[in-house]
Amino acid sequence: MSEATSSMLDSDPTPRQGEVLDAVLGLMVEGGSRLTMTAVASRASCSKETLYKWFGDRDGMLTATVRWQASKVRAGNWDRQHLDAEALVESLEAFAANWLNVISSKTSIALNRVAVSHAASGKSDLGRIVLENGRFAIGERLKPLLEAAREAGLLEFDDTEAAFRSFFGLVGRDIQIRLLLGDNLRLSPADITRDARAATRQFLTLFGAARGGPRIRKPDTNA
Amino acid sequence: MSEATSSMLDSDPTPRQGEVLDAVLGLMVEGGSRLTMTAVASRASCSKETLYKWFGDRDGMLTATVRWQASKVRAGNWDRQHLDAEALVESLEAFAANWLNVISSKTSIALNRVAVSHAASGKSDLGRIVLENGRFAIGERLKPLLEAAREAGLLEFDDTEAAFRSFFGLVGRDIQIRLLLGDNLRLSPADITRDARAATRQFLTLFGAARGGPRIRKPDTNA
DNA sequence: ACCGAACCGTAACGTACGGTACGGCGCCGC
DNA sequence: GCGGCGCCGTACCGTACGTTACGGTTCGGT
Repeated sequence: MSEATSSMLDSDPTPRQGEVLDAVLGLMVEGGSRLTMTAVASRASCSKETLYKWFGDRDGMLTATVRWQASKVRAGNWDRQHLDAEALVESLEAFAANWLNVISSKTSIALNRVAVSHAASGKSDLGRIVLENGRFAIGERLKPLLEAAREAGLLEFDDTEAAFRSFFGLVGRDIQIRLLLGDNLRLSPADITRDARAATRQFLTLFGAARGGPRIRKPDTNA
Repeated sequence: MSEATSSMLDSDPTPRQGEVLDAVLGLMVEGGSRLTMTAVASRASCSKETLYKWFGDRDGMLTATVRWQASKVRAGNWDRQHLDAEALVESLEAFAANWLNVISSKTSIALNRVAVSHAASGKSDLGRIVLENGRFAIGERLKPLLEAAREAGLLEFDDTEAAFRSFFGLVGRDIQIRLLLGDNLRLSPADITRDARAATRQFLTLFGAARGGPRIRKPDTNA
């Protein structure tokens, strides 16, 4: 019994523990230096003793928080059935828009800042987890789409990883680093839609199959 | 007299002060939680009293350190005389390689980590300075080249800022965020040369005017 | 030689915060 | 009812660190 709820190194958090981790996320987003154990206990209406019993120490709590947020963001893959040029464009735009929404969210910014600070302090545990659930997770989800599109003759590339990294760069550009450094860049939903389309169009210009493929997106009705 | 050396809010640091700031940089690069005033004083063989006299407080010292590093990195602009296709490629590759060298350097990683942490703590002073001397500085240095190339008929774009941001994304991709989060990505000089060439080639595919004739007109990359 | 300014080394202070201990309270099984 | 248990609230402890204070030393100016 007691071992089941203690440590939380592998099991999923209970609903009550989820509430506590949401409190941690809330404090992270509010920023400042308020991310103390006392503040977390106060916000979550629990005792510090409980925090230490559940998460071991402060690092364990932060790790659990990162995993908790990651478990909430898992987005679905793409449809996988019939892949034509239009479906490819739609899927790429959806990936791009989803990624832009993630990296521009206050939660992601706060979490990445904490992880970067943690990486600066030697032990890079949080950084690795954030990377695995962010950059690498979207890579593993997008690569099957890219390779399926190559099989279908819609894309041309040799190295899937390199193609994905180009897509990543075309989508993210300078956005994430600017947000992490405190630039008050505002991304409206319209901006995200437009940027996702532009990045997809550029990616297809670079990697679209030469003939018959989705070389260039038709100039749709501009929003 | 005392005002001349105190505060350091606008004047350049003296050689001795530069030594102290180099000590701060050294401690930053070594990472960990060793960036304390005591550690700085010990490393720089100066007294904490002097640190406070010169820099006011810890934040002032960090700010001076960021400015100090920025003043050392100022790279030269491009040649400005005759600009043909070959010179454009060379200049773009040089910009890309220089930028990759900067963001993959231990000093830049450490400095950006400190600035990100600082931005998380409300006051975003360090983040703004880092952005102004990194992302925005290279933008202001690259844009004249892009516009000169457009004037020379070598590039085609409507929005200089948008074109630059695409270049930025093609060059940086996921490198900076991975390094900040502690991924042990190693960039050899050969990697940097290859990546700079690839990014330049991709950028020219997207924005280059066709050799000898107008390229397929692509729709605006931005509204 | 003398003075004062600047600076070094170190001790001391106050506070913030991670981590622990303890009393009280509601809840579940018997 | 009742004993144990999990949890809340809070007081407490130890330490790390930013900041200040102070005695001793070097050095340039007169």
